[in-house]
Amino acid sequence: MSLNTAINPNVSVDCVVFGFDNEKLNVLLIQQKLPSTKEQRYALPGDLILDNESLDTAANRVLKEISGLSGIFLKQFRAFGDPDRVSNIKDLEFLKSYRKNPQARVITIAYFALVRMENFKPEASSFAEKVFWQDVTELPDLSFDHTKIVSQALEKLRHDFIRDKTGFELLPERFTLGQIQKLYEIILNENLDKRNFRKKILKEELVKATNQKQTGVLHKPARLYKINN
Amino acid sequence: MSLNTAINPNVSVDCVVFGFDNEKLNVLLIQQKLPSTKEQRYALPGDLILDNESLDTAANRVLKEISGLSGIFLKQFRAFGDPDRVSNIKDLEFLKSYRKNPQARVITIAYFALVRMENFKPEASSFAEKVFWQDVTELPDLSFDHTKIVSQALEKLRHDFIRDKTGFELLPERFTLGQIQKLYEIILNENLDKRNFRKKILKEELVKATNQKQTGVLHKPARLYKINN
DNA sequence: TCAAAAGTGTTAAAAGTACACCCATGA
DNA sequence: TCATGGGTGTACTTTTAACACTTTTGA
Repeated sequence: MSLNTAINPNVSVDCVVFGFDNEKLNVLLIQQKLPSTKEQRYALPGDLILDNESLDTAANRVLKEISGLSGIFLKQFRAFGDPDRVSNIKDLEFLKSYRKNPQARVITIAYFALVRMENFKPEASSFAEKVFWQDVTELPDLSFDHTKIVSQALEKLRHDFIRDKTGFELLPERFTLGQIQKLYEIILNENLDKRNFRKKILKEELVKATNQKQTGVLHKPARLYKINN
Repeated sequence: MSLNTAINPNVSVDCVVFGFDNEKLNVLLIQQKLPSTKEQRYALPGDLILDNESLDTAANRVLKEISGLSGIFLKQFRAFGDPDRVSNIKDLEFLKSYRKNPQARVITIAYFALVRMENFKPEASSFAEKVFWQDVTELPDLSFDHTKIVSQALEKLRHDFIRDKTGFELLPERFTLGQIQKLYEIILNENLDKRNFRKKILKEELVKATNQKQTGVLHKPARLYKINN
């Protein structure tokens, strides 16, 4: 096996990083740096893998190089490899600027993650002009097949979220039951019954009441809870 | 985009085809053709993709070329791309016989399927010396990282099987409730309560009673059912 | 008559679902 | 005093789980 860091011209990784801000579900996008035109093109952070790194390593490296974000658990969820996934002429222009072999047919391995937005402040570098959080309900057109990738990532997110009963780590250290409920409602995109939701969450004992309360709110202050370890 | 059929030296597909024979769960393996040695090496059917075909197409083509099997619904489940997934010296020997660039680092996209064994009689060709069904509980050592791929395919199979309540197509046209139960028990690898299982299956109405019965069995003959369309 | 799998119901516990009113706070 | 989200209980339905004996057939 070679130990150099040659670029593998046929395989890339793309990262769908979802961010939650107590209000909306967002996804991390980049605005591509396009030397020759003023038009704005958006995409997921992603790039070719190196020939001596694992896919997981590549995903973390690429995300960091483009957006500055690290320490995020990225989970592989699917390979996308239609021969014509780069069919738009504008995408080809972009590739010509940044790749040795822009015509090469590239298979991409897609990763996704879910984080608390306020903990991760993206900063653009490499071929990203900007990096920003975008409301998933208001996605612009994306380059390549990235719209499809985001939509399949969302499906996967919802599926895993229900199954694993996880997601508390997306909340502040102390949080109200209302905030958890909102988190679930936003990710699952449906309304839940307050009493039933509380019953269930408390029964599972993933969460523990503190004796603190909210302050400064325009309504009855809610009790604060924390993760139960 | 190129329209030729150049081989993509960096991406392959591997197929985990599970076969059910009313008794056991099996997986389709090949014995590799090794010109220089008499040693026997086993592997999943798999090969490099062509540069102008989709991943799904590649999976179906490769399976057919190696084993003769076609008309099987193959579902992508994961990419495997550790840089050292080809670490065994014997695997390298095999690659030297069949690949232009045997040292190339290859990422593989793994597919799985579940079929009724008696409907698919594999016939070896290409670099397969033999193709055969192997009991999943008695797997030999496999080449590359194929043992890992099979074990993750099994997990995925069980997960999807429960969720989708499918699998009746693995039974003969007319079947008994006992046969369905056995199918579930073999795939899920656990014992189920007969009365509860029947109640559930019948409630779902995926299955319809006929007025035929088994004949020639050494016990009370069971009523035959068929798929309810 | 024996062995083997078919066939059959009840009960209890747990989980899910629908639903409406009062409370504490800051403006 | 008002608007806002917090907080609470009950009744009903559905789902799951545990459990044992009789029946029919061919050998």
